[in-house]
Amino acid sequence: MDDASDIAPAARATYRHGDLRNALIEAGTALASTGGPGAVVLREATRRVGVSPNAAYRHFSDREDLLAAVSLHCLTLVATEIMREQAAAGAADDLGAQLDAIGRAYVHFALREPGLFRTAFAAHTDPEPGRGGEDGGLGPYGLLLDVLDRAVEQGAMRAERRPGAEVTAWASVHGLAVLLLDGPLRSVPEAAREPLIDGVVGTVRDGLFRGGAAR
Amino acid sequence: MDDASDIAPAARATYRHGDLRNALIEAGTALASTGGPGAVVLREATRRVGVSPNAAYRHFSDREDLLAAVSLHCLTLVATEIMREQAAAGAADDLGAQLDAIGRAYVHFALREPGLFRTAFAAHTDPEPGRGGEDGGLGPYGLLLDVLDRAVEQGAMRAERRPGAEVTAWASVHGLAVLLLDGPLRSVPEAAREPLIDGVVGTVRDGLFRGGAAR
DNA sequence: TCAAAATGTGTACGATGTCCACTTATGGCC
DNA sequence: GGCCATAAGTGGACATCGTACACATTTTGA
Repeated sequence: MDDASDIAPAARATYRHGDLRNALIEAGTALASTGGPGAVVLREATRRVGVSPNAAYRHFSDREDLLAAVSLHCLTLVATEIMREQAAAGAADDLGAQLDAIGRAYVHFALREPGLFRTAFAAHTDPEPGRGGEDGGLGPYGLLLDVLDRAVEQGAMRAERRPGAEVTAWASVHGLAVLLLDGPLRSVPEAAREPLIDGVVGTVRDGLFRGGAAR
Repeated sequence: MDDASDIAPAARATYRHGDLRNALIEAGTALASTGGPGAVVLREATRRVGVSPNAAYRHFSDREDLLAAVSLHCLTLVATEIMREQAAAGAADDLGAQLDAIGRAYVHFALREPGLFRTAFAAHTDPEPGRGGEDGGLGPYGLLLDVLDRAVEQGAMRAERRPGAEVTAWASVHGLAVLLLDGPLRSVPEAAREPLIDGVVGTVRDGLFRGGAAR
């Protein structure tokens, strides 16, 4: 379909923009960053890009459609962040540590970029059926599936626990993030958050890797 | 059908409404039911109640303020539903069953009333510090705290597991609900959902009530 | 009883999403 | 190399929304 080849080289100064679609997604992401999904305003996005409001309709059918694209972009940002922390966690063969890193990175991203995080889950239209992300890479879901599959291969997790495990794992950290952001945990002071994160991540690991390396 | 008619008994037909605030919340809830938080439109709510748009400003400072009130109301609806299923689960002393019932009811509500569920978590302003709900009763959070406290008293759960347990429990089911509604699980067919719910609820119970009924 | 406080109405303004008709640059075809 | 269909962007218009300001009407309590 459309190849999203980064910001095109030819950024014309007149009339033709060259890569309006991506530029609008970028602008929309900036808006989402401060203000969440509700702040992704079509007119403002076009204004920032320096183009007339209606120009957006050549690339998106709808404001909702633009939001969906921004949302998908936000999802890949989450995935990127996770991969970074996952790599930093070292020991690629310690699946427990890997799983922890994913969970922690997920929640940390949500806390650091609440607007982007909310936006990533604000689109009620279907973009992502499998494990793919925006650019064909793995979405956050895919990254998780990967670690769990390896955990079974490697014997860290009993095979009969595997089905649905990714759902449990993701649901837990996602729920924690949402609760901290918009739920009853929203007034928990900064300092008290890290223990909560450890608690959730730890409990889930114990639940999945039953009898595995303790602690 | 609940009515919170403790404000004023006289529902006049002219000029004075008598209970505009609650009427607007009710109308807002109806809007939220079909369309989610974004559909809670101030003008439309006043229109339905049969009052001028500005009348709303005598009771809410803002559209955001109205949304917050609707959101809180939705939260109590969730709590009501949970209590109903919890009671239906029988055996008040089987804490495992109680915990399961809470989790299942939570997700079921989200699936049956997506608009209300989304709205319950759409307000970014602080309404609920403790375990209270709209009318002073327990919110869904309070209900959960209750069961966990009793689980420790009764020995079903080791005391050192208690801190943060409610966070883990709620986060898991909330995350599952969100993932099913707006996340990558949104295209999971109806029939495949119940097993997922069982999986999450079960894993969490095992994680918290460690050493309980084996399996 | 009567003034002050509540509550609701009317008008108005700026911003937004989106429709329609028009303009301009690009790229494929001869 | 020139021509033209078409993609990409512009401009104006409209309904709707949130909300501010000034005014009307009812309730209340001193």
